[in-house]
Amino acid sequence: MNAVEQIQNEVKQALHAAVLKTGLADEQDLPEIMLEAPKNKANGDYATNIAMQLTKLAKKPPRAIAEEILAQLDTAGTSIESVDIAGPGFMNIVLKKDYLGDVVKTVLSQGEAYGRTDTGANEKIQIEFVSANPTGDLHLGHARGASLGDALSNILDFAGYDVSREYYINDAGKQVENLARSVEARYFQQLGLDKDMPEDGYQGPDVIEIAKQLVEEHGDKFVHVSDEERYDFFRQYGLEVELGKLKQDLADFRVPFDVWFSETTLYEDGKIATALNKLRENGHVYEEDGATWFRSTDFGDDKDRVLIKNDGSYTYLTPDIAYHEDKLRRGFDTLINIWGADHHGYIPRMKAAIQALGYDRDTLEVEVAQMVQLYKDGEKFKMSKRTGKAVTLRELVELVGLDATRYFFAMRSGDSQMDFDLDLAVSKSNENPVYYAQYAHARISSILRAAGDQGFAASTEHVDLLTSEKEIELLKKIGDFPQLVGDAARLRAPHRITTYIQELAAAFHSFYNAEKVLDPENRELTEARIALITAARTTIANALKLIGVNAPERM
RNA sequence: GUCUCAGUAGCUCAGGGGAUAGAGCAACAGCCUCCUAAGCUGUAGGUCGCAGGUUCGAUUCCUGCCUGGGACGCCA
Repeated sequence: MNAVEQIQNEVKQALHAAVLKTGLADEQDLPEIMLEAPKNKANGDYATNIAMQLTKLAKKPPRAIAEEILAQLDTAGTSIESVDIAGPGFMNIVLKKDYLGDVVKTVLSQGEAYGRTDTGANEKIQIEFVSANPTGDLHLGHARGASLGDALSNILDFAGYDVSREYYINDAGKQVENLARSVEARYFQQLGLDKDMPEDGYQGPDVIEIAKQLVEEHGDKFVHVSDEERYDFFRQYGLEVELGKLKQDLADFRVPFDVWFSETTLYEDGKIATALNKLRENGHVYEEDGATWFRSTDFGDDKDRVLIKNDGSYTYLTPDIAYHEDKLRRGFDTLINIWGADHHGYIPRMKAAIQALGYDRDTLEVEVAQMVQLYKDGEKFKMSKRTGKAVTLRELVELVGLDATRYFFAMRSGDSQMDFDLDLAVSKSNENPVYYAQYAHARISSILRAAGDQGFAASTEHVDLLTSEKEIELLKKIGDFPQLVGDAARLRAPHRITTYIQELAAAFHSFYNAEKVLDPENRELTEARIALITAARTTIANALKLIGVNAPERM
């Protein structure tokens, strides 16, 4: 438990005891004491609305209740300095200032681990994201999904969950057949032979690249082999190249995965048949119009879904059900999928399937990443100049820069549609929010270098000297971090970290302009301030790391 | 038509049953003989889409409506 939580518990317990002593409520119907940090600091360090919550029970006006609680409140041995009654019945609590010194000590001793908690109690969470088909480049939407998924994974891990990150490779469906046939057509065309692209073929330059490579490595060898042999080889070859690019792009985007799960293995290991049988045994499958159906309407879906088409092949859903069963068998407590908005309607049938297999439907959580729209010069920016197609992740990063791209995606809640302002993201100026946070880190680093040169070192011995308004605000902000990570994890809300980073950086910049850190005339205060800004730097760095953004020492 | 996400400052978005609704950008006025001005300070800007309901209290929760995005295949 960190310093801030400890204080909060202490205050809550004191209030809890005081309320019981008033006799206005007993243990059973006493609501949980809520503490909030008032926006206006004139209203104390914390405020509680307990008196207002008790109006119904006590049948008295809230301010009178607050008076009674206050009369019973024993602050001895706590960090409570004073308590006021204000407004409609808030109790505003002012704390003794020295407790904040512990924040600095905690951060300095924990370092890179500051903010890490055991909130998640080692709950096993699997998080599946991106999972783009290995048939072309990752585009804008995938970039957002990758960014959200990676940040959320980092946050969950930091908050004490046991996280496994997974990418589902759709390497078995029709789209792969299409890829193979497209490669084949381009291969023949490279050799000057006539071959039509398949109807839904992949027209992109990457497929032509693959064909060129094949000709370089194998010449016209595959013109002369059997159709089957050629198909198998091209399929495998095309997949390897495309998947290799996906892995590289994601690694370059600072998005690692623990598991790359191949759809093909579901066929090879008989897991699809197993899942189908289980659904059958549980009585959720029927035959109609020559197809095999899943009665998903029994579990809240709009309509029943086809599992096996009348041509004998599976729909997309079928292996996906098997995949999710496989995940569930692996013993995760929670499965989180991050899907694009275009797959939104798919949620009820997947949850239905999980329920039909005999699991709790709420084991699966789907986080939807809403659409991203690029804007440039105030207008929608759609097409890549290079390919005329949608802008790829790689192009976006080349254009905007890695840190800015990650930061911009992390700024926004995943479930709101996003306008990505290219001009703002590209600008290397004070207009760009990403530099605001990085600059705070660089600025602190710079002071620390100067401190070293002048023979100063961080010391927590006199942190009680940190009492100015700006120092207190910075300390409080730093102290908020562990709880904030927990909130972001619980709410699956990575953007809360980014909002926090802005606030923390603001608290530092404001402090910087108000107080001079290095003062040869006052060694004790200087070394306490060095400890303070070191703690601030650590916190900024830890927070930036969660969203995949670098913390530079110089800018 | 059904489902879903959103509607908050000029723009892009946070927030969220409670006190005077926030940030960034844009606008305006100030601040570098001083640790990085990619910074700070201040001013201005809002019937929190509309109408009902629940509540001591709603911008927040519920219902309906309006507007915009997305989804509604034996596609993947």
